[in-house]
Amino acid sequence: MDENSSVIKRVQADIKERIAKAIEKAKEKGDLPGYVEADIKIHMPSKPEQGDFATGVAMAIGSELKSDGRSVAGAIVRYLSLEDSWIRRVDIAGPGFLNFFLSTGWLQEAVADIWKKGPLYGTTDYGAGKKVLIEFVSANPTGPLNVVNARAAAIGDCLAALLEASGHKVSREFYINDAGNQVDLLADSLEARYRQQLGQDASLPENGYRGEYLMHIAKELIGEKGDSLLELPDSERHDRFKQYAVSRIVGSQKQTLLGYGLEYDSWLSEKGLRAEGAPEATLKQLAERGFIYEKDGAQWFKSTEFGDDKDRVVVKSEGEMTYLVPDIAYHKNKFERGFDHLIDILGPDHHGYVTRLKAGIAALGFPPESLEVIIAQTVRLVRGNQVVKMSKRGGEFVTMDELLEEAGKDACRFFFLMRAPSSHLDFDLDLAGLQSDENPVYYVQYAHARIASIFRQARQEGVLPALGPNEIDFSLLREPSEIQLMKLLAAFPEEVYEIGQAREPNRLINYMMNVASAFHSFYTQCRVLGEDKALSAARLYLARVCQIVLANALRMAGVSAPESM
RNA sequence: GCGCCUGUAGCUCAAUUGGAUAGAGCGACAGACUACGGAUCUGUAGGUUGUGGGUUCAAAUCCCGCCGGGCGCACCA
Repeated sequence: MDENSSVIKRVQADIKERIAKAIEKAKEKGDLPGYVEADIKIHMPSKPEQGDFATGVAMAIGSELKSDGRSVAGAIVRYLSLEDSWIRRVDIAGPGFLNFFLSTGWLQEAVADIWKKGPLYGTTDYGAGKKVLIEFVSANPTGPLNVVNARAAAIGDCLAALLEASGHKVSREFYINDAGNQVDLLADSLEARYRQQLGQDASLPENGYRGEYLMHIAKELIGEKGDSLLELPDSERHDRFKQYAVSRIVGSQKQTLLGYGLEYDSWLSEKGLRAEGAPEATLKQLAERGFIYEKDGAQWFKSTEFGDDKDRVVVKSEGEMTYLVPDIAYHKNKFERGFDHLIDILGPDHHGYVTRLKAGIAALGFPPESLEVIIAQTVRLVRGNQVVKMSKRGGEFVTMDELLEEAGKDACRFFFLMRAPSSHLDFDLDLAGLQSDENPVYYVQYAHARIASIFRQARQEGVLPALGPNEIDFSLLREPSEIQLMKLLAAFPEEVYEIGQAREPNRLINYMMNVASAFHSFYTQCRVLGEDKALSAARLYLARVCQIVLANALRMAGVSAPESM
């Protein structure tokens, strides 16, 4: 068997092939006249009476042939070979669904596979080593991370884990915007705080950063350097303030993310890119390709040639570059580092920016579809029924650190992942901070801990048998709750792949909830540790593989899998 | 005004990308082990999927028009 495929994939492929062959035969015999091509999609119905696997392909063919689905389904079934397969029975249901009922052999094989792969169960090689760069958070180094950053961090990290699991080579990157106007303003703001604390009469620049954190940083700077910075010449002094502020703030952002269980593969500095002359080189290249022209004393990029609704200024009339140039340069740099596919996770305030960025890389000759932008929608903090006001202007907003302190890493990650990235979400601080059954994160963790507890109990009673799949009589697992659980566990590798492809980590949470629910049902209906040794062994085995799947899924989500709670 | 996102149970959200009777959690109500963790399980109530049309065997999903919410539309980043 193919080590890097999954049992469920092979079963589905087998069914697909049999259907394809049946369709061919039906065509030959004239039962499906004129029909050309079928996209056979196999799914697992949620209702047991609809079989283990099902497909609606007959209806699709029916609509092309202007015939009804049921008779097409009938034709397919007539020529369907069930020889040497798990398929026991095929039903035609409703408007023409084909429902496949399988013997449990495939499930036993799938469940044996979990044991063999252990922590690697769920990984596949479908991604074929494709190199993917995921850039996310990339907050300005002008203040602490906020709750939207926390959401982006959860989504980006989980997506990275999902893609890694399905055989992609993934890099997580944080882009440090340590050049440009906003860090100049940061430097001036720090200087004002510095002077204030040295007793001078200095005021913050207009629109300066008012947050308290700059006062702390000023204090530290005085602790290290005293008032010596005041004597430096203007431009050097400015650079020193800038460099100090940026390094302190980036440092603490890094700390915050580490506390979130998130480690990046790279932190890339905009300043570094500028020092290499990357923006100038990019601009030159755009000009050489004929996409730059002059108007009103400024230089413009012909982004309209790539679907933008207007051309964009790239060099202002004063001679300064706009932000677009280093940004295009940065994405060019990503391609040059050998990545096949780029994913950016951006905030909703940047969606207007996507078209011109794509235009930029298209103008340089890179395929624009290789840049994919995911917009992580806004987060609204709620406490009970009250919306928590956040105003950045007043320097008061809930930081990611405060959020983590109040709700904890696991609840935060879980909450942010529960919702599709595109949905505007309400984060209920009361609920997330609550350690009770109202908090959904515990539902999944509890299932994991409960399994650990069974094994503690088994060990104590000295009834822990050899558990390898070869020692188990799988045919003893035949209760509906056992079958249901095994089916879910068998689906995990395909789920991981599909969820990663769809870029919807929220479905991973969904999946975990389903597994936890199936386990809890199994637990109440089936006694694990009992008189019947063979049955106990089989159920212990099932509990163990369920625990493996929960642990693997939780790990991908960045949520811990506790042995006890 | 133009563009992107969005509207689903009292609340927060799903729905395998066009499939079968639209599902979970929380909240409400009614029940459940003298053994493995009750942070659990089983059931009940709760819906014209914002709205009006269209496409087809089939629409929450796709197309068009309205209505409501969020966010963008700089020689800011």
